[in-house]
Amino acid sequence: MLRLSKLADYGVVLMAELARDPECGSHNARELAELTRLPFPMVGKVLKRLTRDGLLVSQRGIHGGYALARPAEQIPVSKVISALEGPVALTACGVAPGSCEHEPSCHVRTPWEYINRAITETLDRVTVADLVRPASAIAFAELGVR
Amino acid sequence: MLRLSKLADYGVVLMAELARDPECGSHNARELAELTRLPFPMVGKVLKRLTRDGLLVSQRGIHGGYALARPAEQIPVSKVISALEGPVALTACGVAPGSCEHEPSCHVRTPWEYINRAITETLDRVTVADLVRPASAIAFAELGVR
DNA sequence: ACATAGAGGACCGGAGAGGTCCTGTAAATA
DNA sequence: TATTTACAGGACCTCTCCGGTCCTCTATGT
Ligand code: SF4
Ligand code: SF4
Repeated sequence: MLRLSKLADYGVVLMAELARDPECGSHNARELAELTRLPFPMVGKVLKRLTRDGLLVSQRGIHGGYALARPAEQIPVSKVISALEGPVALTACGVAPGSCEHEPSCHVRTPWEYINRAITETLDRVTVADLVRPASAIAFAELGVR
Repeated sequence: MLRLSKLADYGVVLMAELARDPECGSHNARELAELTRLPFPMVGKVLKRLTRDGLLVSQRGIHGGYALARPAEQIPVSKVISALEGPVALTACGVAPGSCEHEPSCHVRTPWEYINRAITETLDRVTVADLVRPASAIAFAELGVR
């Protein structure tokens, strides 16, 4: 089973698409939908959320569109995911203390903290720029993401 | 949001509970439900699945119960999760090739492979034994899971 | 003014998670 | 052998939330 919502998956695809040609700053939603073959209404929804979270900047009006708010190297994948489906955490106790009813009697909460942190850090290390680089293997190995 | 199903969460909790006292081999489902404060029917369901997947051994009859099939050090958390909710993969393309309709036109499939692998390996390194050890911090640091 | 494109929602249907229960079958004991 | 206990394997139900669409409003360029 996949644990990443499609919303987040689409978000990563779209961010990567925007990072492909570093110059051409502005892409509008319709254009991006065609490039990625994703349903247009979904693309709009995702882009709006990413903008509200400060990962994209938008321009309204006749020549409007979206562009990366920062250089792709400074946007970790974890930010994209958390913008679209909340904080990255495998367990309920990882998102906010007290969100799991079994917390008082649970003995594995602390170990999960470490695991959650490790996974979060993995997703922190990979940036949107890494998604569009060819010869990814080398780059990922350097990041400790074998 | 949490991406781990409650079924898998319960599974980890129960495996850890079984690993707590290394000797006392046999715990029955009702006993485990009381120890963990989890709803009894759920506990039964989870234990049955874990047994079918070979992570536990079961004994029927009047003094029946469940026990770890192997020493806790040899049971990675990833196995517990995959037994209860399928293979660990963030993206649809990570579980089986062809499971995502956008695969042909998707440019981020390859990068995701590396990320998926990194996360899987993290969950492979942590074993059930690590969940019941005190002073977890040191142990996890040694595993590269900071 | 007018056409375009984003902002921000409401809205809906279906899938799947969470949870319960029922009927078998194996094992131990009297 | 009869009985009791506890696992095996499902079916089944409910309810949330995901995936997806659509509508109205506002900002911008011509
Ligand atoms: S407190 Fe325990 S049961 Fe609750 S989410 Fe955390 S690990 Fe799971
Ligand atoms: S192929 Fe692309 S769109 Fe499909 S699941 Fe993989 S990353 Fe996501």
